[in-house]
Amino acid sequence: MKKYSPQEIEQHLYENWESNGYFAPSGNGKPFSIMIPPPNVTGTLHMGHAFQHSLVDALIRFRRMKGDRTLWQMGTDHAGIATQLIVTEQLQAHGIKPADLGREKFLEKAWEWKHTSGGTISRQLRRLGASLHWETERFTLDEGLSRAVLEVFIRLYDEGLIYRGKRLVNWDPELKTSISDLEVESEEEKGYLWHFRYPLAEPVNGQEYVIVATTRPETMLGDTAVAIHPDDERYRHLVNQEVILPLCERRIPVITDPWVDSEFGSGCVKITPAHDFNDYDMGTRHDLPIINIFHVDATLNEKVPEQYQGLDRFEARKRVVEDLESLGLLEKVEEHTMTVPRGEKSGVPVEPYLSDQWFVKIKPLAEPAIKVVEEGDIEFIPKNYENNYFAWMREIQDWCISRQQWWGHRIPAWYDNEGNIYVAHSEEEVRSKYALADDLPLSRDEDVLDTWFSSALWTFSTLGWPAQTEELEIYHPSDVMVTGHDIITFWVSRMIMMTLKFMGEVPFRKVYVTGLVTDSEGQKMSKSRGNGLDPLDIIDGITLDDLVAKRTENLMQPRMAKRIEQMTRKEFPDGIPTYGTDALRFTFYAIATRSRKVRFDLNRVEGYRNFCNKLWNAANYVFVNTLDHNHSGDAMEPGPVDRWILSELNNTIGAVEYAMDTYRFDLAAKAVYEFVWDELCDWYLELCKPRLADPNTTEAQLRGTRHTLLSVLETTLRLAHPYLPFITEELWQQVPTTIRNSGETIMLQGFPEARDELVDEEATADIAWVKQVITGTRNIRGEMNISYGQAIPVKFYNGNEQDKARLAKYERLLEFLIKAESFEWLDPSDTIPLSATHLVGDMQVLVPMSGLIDKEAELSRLEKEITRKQKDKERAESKINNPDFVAKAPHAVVQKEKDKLTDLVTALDQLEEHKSRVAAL
RNA sequence: AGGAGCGUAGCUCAGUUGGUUAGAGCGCCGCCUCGACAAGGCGGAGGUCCUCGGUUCAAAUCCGAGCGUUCCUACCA
Repeated sequence: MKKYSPQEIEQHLYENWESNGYFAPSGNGKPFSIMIPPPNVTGTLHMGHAFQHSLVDALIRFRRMKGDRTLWQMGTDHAGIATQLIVTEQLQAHGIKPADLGREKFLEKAWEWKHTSGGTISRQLRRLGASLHWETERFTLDEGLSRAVLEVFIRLYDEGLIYRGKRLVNWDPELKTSISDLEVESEEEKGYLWHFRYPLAEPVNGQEYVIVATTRPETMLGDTAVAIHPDDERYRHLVNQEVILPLCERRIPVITDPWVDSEFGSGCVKITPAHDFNDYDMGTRHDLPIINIFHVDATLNEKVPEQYQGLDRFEARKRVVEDLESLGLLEKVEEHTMTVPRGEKSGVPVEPYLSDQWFVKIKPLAEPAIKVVEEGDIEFIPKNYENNYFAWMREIQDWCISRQQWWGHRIPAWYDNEGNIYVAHSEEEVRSKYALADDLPLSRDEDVLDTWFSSALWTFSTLGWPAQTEELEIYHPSDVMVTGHDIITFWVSRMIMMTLKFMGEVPFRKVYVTGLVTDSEGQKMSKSRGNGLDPLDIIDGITLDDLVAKRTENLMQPRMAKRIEQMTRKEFPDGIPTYGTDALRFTFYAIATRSRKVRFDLNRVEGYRNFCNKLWNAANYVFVNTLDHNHSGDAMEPGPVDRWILSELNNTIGAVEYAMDTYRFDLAAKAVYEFVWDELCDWYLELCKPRLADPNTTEAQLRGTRHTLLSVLETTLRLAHPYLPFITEELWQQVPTTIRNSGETIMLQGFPEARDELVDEEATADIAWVKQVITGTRNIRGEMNISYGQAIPVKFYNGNEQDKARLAKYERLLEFLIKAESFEWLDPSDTIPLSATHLVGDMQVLVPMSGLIDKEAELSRLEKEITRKQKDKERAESKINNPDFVAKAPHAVVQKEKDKLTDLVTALDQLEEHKSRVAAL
């Protein structure tokens, strides 16, 4: 058998699975479905995806093996803004402006890009082992999904739940489109607070000007009022006065409004209704003029004095400040930290901007969506994310769904010359629906819908809606949605709302919220930080130079390259070795705790690669000892060791099952890991060796043990398959069909079932005793520095009948594993030789000291043990001497404590006695 | 400002309904090529479970306050 080498097995196994159609739902079991959160079609797989999809694949493989009719629906998202941005950049690299190209040509380019790069993410998902149902793959812009989108839009419009309106929206001047509240990211930044003097039209009581403070001087060109708090005594005399807006020389009123915070700045605030959300509200309240001073790219328009027209907003800011200063109107400038809203995709500050947009009236949709979570029809895991959800949903604002872009679902609305709006699937339908004359000129709305509008329909649109398909009938609602917490508001909440509205049922029953994958320092992985890892580089490995090149290419800030290179060379001096998919996946399960941050550390991957290797070698050992021998047949006598491991395996199956039911992937991984490494490898395989090697073992006994070896291995492989799909398949194929089902793939075998009859208390207690005897002598060897080359005499003293029976039963096994020269029971009348000792219950295991044992070492070993036990004894005593404890604690707890104390007392007696005899030496 | 989470070994984290000798991985120290595995084996060191107070016979676990930290939402002229 070859060495464990993931790259040799993984890829061809996946191709085999896929070509055999194993990923398709099959059978007549209970339906189980998960819809993939559609990745950006032109994107690549990042760690967050790899993490999420690994978790889902384990769930899917688990349910499939359990016999469910399991569908993992594949699909991709057109990712409107992100994709349009990439295509635009590509065109610009060739000196082409999208505007020169025009809408149709641009879209052709975008589709071309989709076709060339769309395969990347699929290839990556395959490398991850994701058992997705590829045959029904969907795309948010494909014909079927587009039909669903139009249908939803039209129905909502006809119901009055979608409307068009002129509103202040978040505007991205770089992308020249509106974006939703969620697509705005606010970060604290350092800036300035400028205090300006606005001259009063008529001096009042000798006061000639008021001071207003602003962080955005350029917007003053659109001011239409100055506001103060109605109770502010300092300014009471200015109410109903006017100021002359500098630079514009416009007379604007001083108004009062309770929103004004008298404590901030001068307590007097300039009002720019067209360029600030609060000012807009106030402008509406006070019927102020709304002067929009920006073009779509946030350069100043013709509403401002000529010298500022055409200036960029930041340039205008500088000029306004200079000009006011030279007019003597700059009172002072303070440093000021504030949160600057930036476009998620473009990174530039977002501008509140007045424009015509489409909105979803969201409250009526939100109410039922809140209710289903309150009533438990949808359950979040962990549950506390429901708080986030409720908080968002209860405060939810109408959703701006129009984007001034080309790549996306074009809004199915037409206008006549009077600006009347007509909404239907097509222009023909518009004419018939609204009974319009054939020659009435109509023009279609230029905008497209927010990407999340189509994603909101994902669970049912992928299954064929609005057609009433069989798939929809069987697989909807889906069972669980696995996603990051950052996407609850963007997507999860909107899916719930839209699905309730159009399907009359929930989109999924559970939302499993994963943590956010960060680097080993807890930093978010990002291109600009240069700390990102490509999952494929962990699977396949990468040289240091390639990794550095990858991390430093196409940086937004090229000056960071040097730091990123240094950091990378320090962290990965040898690059990244080939770890394989199984190791990467197992790492994901192991770190999938309930924590909201998930630190990814390559040391963990290495550890789990080693785990795969361990499993590989263990299987190798099992095969070597069984395949060419009789390992099954009528007469099989498994021994207690065999019964013990079956019992342990059975417990592990239960633990894994429980972990999967509660979405604790970390605990599932831990149970598998500990069983394989600690019980199977460290103990069972070792405990079998004496039996297999002993010439006195009967054929039936040999068969029993060999059969158990193979069958435990085979069951373990099925147990581990959802987490380690490749290595388990590779090994399972080598298990003879005398042991396993004759099926073609482990993927479609039954998941192991916990069976009560396999629990064997007697064998478990026996082996626990055996382990203690072995561990005790190992401890003596370790501390006394007695090498395993040297056989040791072992004596037993003060054992009870059970100890004696057990020693007789396991004598050969113990001799073999302890490397004992001899075993001997000592009678109470015997002179006890000076020895190193270890207690197993009341029984002393003694290794005589002659020539082997260092007196001082044994004394300090004893001292340590005595101190430990003494502490335990004191603790137990204080409990038992407490009458309240004895009176109030459950009887079992009290009894347990009493037993413990009795044991400790005898143990201490023996240790003390032993110590004094060693000391007397 | 409001809300939420977290604080356990040097590091990263488990620890179910309160009763465990408080665990794991990595790291650290010592020994070992013994026929599955050095990507390994065996042994070992290492903890004021953030602090204070409360509830309880009993608190890492429940409650309150504080400190530290992270995140979300809103606002910041």
